[in-house]
Amino acid sequence: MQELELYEPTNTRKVFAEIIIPLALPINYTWLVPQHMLPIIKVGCRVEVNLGKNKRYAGIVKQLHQEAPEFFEAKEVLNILDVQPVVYPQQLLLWEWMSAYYMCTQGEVMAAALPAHFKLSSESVLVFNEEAGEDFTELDNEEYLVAEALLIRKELKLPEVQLILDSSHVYPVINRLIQKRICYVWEALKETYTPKKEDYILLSTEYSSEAALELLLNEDKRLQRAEKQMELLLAYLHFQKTEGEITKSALLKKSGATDAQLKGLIEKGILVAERRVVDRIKRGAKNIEINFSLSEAQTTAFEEIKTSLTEKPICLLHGVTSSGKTEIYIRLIEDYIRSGKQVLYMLPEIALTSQTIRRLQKHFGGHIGVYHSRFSQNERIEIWNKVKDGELKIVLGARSALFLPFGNLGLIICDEEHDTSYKQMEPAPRYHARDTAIYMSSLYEDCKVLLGSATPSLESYYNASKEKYGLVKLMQRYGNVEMPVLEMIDTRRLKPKDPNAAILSEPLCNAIQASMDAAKQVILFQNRRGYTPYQRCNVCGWIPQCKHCDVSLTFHKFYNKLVCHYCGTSYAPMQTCAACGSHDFVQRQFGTERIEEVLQEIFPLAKTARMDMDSVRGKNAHDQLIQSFEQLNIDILVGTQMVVKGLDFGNVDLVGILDADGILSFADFRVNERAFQLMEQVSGRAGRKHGKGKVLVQTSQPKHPVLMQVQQHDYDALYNDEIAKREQFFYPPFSRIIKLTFKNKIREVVQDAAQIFTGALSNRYKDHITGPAEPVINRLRNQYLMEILLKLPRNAKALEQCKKDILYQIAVLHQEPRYKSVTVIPDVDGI
DNA sequence: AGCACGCCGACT
DNA sequence: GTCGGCGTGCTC
Repeated sequence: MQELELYEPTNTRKVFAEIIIPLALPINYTWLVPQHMLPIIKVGCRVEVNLGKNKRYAGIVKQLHQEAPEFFEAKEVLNILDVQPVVYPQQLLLWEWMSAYYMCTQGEVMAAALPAHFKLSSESVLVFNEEAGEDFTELDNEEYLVAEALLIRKELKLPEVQLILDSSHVYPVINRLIQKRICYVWEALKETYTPKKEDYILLSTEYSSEAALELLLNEDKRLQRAEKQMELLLAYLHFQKTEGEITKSALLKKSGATDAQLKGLIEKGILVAERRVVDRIKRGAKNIEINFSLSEAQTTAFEEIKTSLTEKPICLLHGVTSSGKTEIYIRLIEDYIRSGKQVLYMLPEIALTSQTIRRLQKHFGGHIGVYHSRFSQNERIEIWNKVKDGELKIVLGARSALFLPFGNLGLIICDEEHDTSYKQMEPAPRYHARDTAIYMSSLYEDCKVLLGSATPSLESYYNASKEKYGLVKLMQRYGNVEMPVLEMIDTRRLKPKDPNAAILSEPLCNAIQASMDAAKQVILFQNRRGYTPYQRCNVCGWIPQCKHCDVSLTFHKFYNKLVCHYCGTSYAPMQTCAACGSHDFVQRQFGTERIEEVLQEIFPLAKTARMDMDSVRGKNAHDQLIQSFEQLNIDILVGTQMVVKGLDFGNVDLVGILDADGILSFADFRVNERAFQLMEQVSGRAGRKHGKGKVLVQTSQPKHPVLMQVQQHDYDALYNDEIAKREQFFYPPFSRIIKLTFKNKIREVVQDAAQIFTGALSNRYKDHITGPAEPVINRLRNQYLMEILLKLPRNAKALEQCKKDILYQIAVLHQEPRYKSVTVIPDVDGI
């Protein structure tokens, strides 16, 4: 790891700092470093600076130098907020690369990279921490003033803090208060997470010695008369011995005791309840415990990966669903951390369930940190610092975990590497975490990348086939479980008598019944993209649309509301048709909600559940649903994409894909790849442990090549078909794509702007431009949209030049008054 | 991102 | 006649 050194000026000239501010500034600005800060300012530290008239920001020092700016007078840095840098030089290099590659500002990358608590800005609100109590004796004068005000007002804006302190140097005070947990920073909308608390039951210290305990158990009169309490106490002691610390709820549940019995023991001072903030992932002991052995196939793959990584820095592991990739990862992680390196294990956000976390936790205990969006800002800072100090060796996280300050990274695992949620769409930085990880690995000495998937992306598989990456295959399911069998249900041949049968066909219903009879579980998959469930006038066919977006509204029965899935606006259900005045509406619903309803009609005895964005809104709902399914409390689970990701259920023997046509009819050059991945992954949920699973696919085109390929589980066939088409039409991996989205309130203005822009670029990129075209959804949040797609040769130089040209043309466009307010959003390697 | 500066509608 | 709408530009 590189050492960050103090800057030592070579002469007496002034020293300046290039500082990244978490804003979309086109370039980094420069501040003057006051003389007295020279001994302590370091690259990578946060500093407080003044921007504009009275705005203050916490920025990060990118560089220290002595070149006085020519065209402006640099303002002074106001304060240094960190004694030690919060990032390593690698992070700054990564930000720089990301901003250049993904065409955004370094500030935008910084804003995405740093936990909110690092990004104090004048809009932040300080919120009093109610648990802090009112004991301010430990605080200094300034801290005390702010704390007092917070106690009364509960919330303070930064300018108010300035008034209280009658000074502009508020950040250091606030920082100390945050550290002392007197307050926290609340950033607009966010932070709904509250630390989880649990009561732990401890044995009173009075009885910690063997002798005292014995005396208590044998002689204490208070217990002789309370038989139930004695039982509970004995149960407690047993659990304590076998499992260590125990929570109140766990103790009551396991012992079957009542609250009153426990209360009795607590009142007698024998047991003590202690309320503790618990991590969602319990920090175990720092030991590594690998207590499984790999199967023969796994061992072979494991050795192959190790060999491959000595030859090439990147390796793709193509392992079929349920082949036991995770065990291989675990063994690999073990190797790396034993050699003192850090490991980043990336997963798509949605796959980061407690199921996965627990699994890793079991083997690596306290070495593991988890980093994803459901974590509180306080916790994120904690993990950030522990990663920086090298205390955490392994981070399990979603794409944003890339930004953590690893000092000594040895391996990045990108699991489910084909997953499209690795690409951030909105807002900037619109980065692809897999590709960014690959670049990032080059910033560390001898850092490797392992990509894993049952259905690799064409890009990765292509790179592997061109021997740019190593390739290891694991084509056997763990325990030799057979691959699930797919059967097509030709919906054209079915003549449904009632509308329900169009949703759940008879063959599917029969299969569900059979599974129920065999006490097995069923997963039904419905992609939401196929149809949008909507309300439609039965007379004239009018469909309610969103006021702000050109999108049909979706009817949600549960909330009894019409909702726009793009901007989130909700409306009361329509009673009267806006076009013809009729009151006759039909509700066309084929979403998961409707399916669950139909299921309950047909299988009144089955326990059904639904898993989609609506049903798992809460932070734990997703986990709870999974656990409930795992514990066999649910017979049939209906879900969207969500059910696909990395879940491991042993008792599922039937998976139903309700609308394969919808999956196959999406207008995108990646449809087939997507459809294959989706269906292969859904199928993989069937028969993971015992026996063969069955997958029933409802489709009107049973001979569709992709369906045949899924049926054969033939990834290579899909790959060969697709790669030929990609080459023919010059799509990735043969080209790189940059999508430009134009936005404006006035439709004609965007259209003209996009047209002019295309014209300007066509000199150089005539053969590489598609569009301009109006996207299917041409208006979002009151803004009209136009798109241009550039397909560019895979040549770094040419790509760089093109990005320059685009930025230049954007500037040119904005010169024209009519197009000043047209926003242009570049998206590199988009999907 | 904010905030100040700057040109066109309903009002003390 | 003004107050104030938000469109545009600037912040080292």
